[in-house]
Amino acid sequence: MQEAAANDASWLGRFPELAVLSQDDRDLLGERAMVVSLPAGQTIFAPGRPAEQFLLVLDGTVRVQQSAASGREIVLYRVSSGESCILTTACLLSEDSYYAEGLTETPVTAVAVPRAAFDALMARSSQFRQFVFSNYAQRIADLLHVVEEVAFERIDKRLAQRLLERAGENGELNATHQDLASELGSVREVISRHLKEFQRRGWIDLSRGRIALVERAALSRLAASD
Amino acid sequence: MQEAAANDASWLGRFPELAVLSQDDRDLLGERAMVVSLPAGQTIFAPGRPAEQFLLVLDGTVRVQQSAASGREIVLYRVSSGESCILTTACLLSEDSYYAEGLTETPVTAVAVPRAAFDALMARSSQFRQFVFSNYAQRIADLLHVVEEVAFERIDKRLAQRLLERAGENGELNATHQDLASELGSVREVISRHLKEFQRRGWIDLSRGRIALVERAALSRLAASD
DNA sequence: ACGTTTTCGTGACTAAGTCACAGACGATCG
DNA sequence: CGATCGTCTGTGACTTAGTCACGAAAACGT
Repeated sequence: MQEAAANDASWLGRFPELAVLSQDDRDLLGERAMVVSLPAGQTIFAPGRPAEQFLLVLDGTVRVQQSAASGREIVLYRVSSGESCILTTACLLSEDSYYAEGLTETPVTAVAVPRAAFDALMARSSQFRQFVFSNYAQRIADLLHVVEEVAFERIDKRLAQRLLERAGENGELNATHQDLASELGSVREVISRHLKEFQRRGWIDLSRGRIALVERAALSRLAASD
Repeated sequence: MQEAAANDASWLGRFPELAVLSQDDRDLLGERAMVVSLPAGQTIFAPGRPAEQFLLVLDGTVRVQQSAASGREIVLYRVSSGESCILTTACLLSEDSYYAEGLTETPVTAVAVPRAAFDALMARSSQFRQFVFSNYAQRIADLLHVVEEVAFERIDKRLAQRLLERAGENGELNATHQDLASELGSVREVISRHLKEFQRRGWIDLSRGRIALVERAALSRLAASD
């Protein structure tokens, strides 16, 4: 973790909800918060590791996932530019440890607000509290969405959704079948079979570690079906 | 919803974490909070219905669940004596509505803290903030646990866990197979078959709407298996 | 006692996950 | 260039979970 320019809150522009903070509060953040750079693939928080900072992501994405003893994984949500990694603070407060972990998916630049400054802002700024609460609410909504999907939705529908989400402008995505299985909390074999079926229908093109969307419309139809 | 004695914060004894509040803060709660009684089966919050109060449960339990369009349901967690129904506040803040609902399972008495008083306490009491945050953290932990279970655990194991959790001192519980299916986000037929298998093994006794545990040890073994 | 509603049982089928293994691709290195 | 190695993908056979369509049995009200 590298520190960069402190005493400079120009990054605040990235957080519209924090733009309304008073000058004093902005100064506090400028003085105490630190911009940090993290390489891709770094573990930000994990079970048993106390997180002592409130993180605001400037660039890149953090993947929050859960891993089972069996090795199966499921992605809970992603934190990207302009969002905060509120789970780190929740991690801190919850006595019985739960097994979610946060990983940088790309190189990430973020603002780290030390616990003391975080507490001070919570105490004196209703706007800051509003920001923190709406972050909590958003993450809870994300989690509810995950519960709904794993409990009630078909895997082919969920797979189609992810393909559409993760494909770039060019309609391609770099991901192994295992990667997609981990996204969805499923297993490779199941994903492989559905992908092959999508390919048979001419919806996608498969090659090693890469998937190209051919018929976005068909995938969208499946993704939206009930 | 019936109001009862205001200006009396004797109920504060139920919340050890709030015992540390200053006299001023306790007075504020005494003046502004209201003790309410709710019958069993009441909907406390639901999608689209704005919740304008922070609820602290004194007696009874509130079940928080998610319902799918198909009619399938899953219980997310329960709020019981000494806990707060924090999701109502989260509901408020999250723009994209999510479909969780809260129901009283038993008659419930609760303390309703109006939004203005809640905001005031959040502003002036770090202890109160601590209380609210640890509630959030606990609920997030609950949700993570649900995700883990539905994504990775076998249904017979989860069923055994629920039977043990929900059975009273006498080793009995009143629940239909459908009730248990809704707890676990599964369907009646699957639950019926597993229950029948448990009975065949002599672990439980089945009758209409009622289940009696016979071999708690065997159920515990299954519930703890991996 | 009778019909009604709710709960439960069951068979046949589809979908998802498990297990074991084989083949295929791509990078690297003599 | 061809051999080698690690990773990724394909597949069959099987178990577990969920769906659909019934029908039977138990409680309930009148």
